[in-house]
Amino acid sequence: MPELPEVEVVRLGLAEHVVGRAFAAVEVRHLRAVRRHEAGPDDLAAQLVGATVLAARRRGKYLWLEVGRPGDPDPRALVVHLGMSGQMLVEAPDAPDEKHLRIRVRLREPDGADGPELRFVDQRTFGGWAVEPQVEVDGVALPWPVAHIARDPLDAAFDLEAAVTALRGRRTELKRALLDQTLVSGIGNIYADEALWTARLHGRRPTDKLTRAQARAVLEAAEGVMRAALVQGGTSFDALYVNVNGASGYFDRSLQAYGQAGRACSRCGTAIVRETFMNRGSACCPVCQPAPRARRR
DNA sequence: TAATGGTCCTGTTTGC
DNA sequence: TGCAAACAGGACCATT
Repeated sequence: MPELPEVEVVRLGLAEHVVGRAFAAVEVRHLRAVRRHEAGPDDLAAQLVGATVLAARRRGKYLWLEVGRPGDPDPRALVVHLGMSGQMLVEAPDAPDEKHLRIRVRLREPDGADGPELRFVDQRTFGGWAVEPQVEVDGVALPWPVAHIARDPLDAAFDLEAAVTALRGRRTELKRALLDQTLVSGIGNIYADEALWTARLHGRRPTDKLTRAQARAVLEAAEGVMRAALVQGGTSFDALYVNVNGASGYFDRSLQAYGQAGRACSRCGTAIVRETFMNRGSACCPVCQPAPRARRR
């Protein structure tokens, strides 16, 4: 599943292979892929064709391409969310269509020559594209659908102490808060479990009972595990294929909790247990991460 | 207002 | 062996 590190790898690939090129044609092959673009697929295509990709940006798990004319003071944003299975591929036009190809873009080179294709492939169709205006939030231009998303831990302007305060100000369970993109963005189910394991905290701990040190520890752990994943994921994409599949080698080698149910905790040897939480799987060490005694609700 | 639980999707895995 | 049910989960939305 693409979480922040995977999305950043995609952004890097798009910055290298798509920025500077223009949209020559857009073909929407699955309506659900543009469901968040309220004006519909024809409008989406009309807004993109002829525009140049000026930049590739990201906040949390949201990715967007700034599109407009070069020097445009107020470019629009092509907002891309990969959902659970989305991929952004840059390929030769004669490459065979993927089974789950949802949107095809023919790119044009700055000199007018035909360029490669940009393809949005998405098996489960949780992802999608939308063209949106940008608004200013905290002095930064953000596409409208991203305006409510908090800064992520890899953002240069991320304020850890403010995030600690905000986390402790919630009255909910810790894992739910970590997954709340309006509090801290970029953390999904996998990295939440990893961060909780690293900080030795159980996901059901009430946020308002955490010490500042505990809240800081889990947020720093989230940052650390995502940086480590980015280092590994960032090394694995090749020139023309902007892979994006989340399933980087990181998952196999370095996970301590997620997907490790039944295996020994690398700290204490106790078997990792799997629980259901928020209709999702959660994995933790029952010894290193004791569950809170009483649960209100 | 904030918290919470259900829902959308489809390929894969599990279980009878 | 074959089929059905369970599972995966980020974001959104209605409800409390």
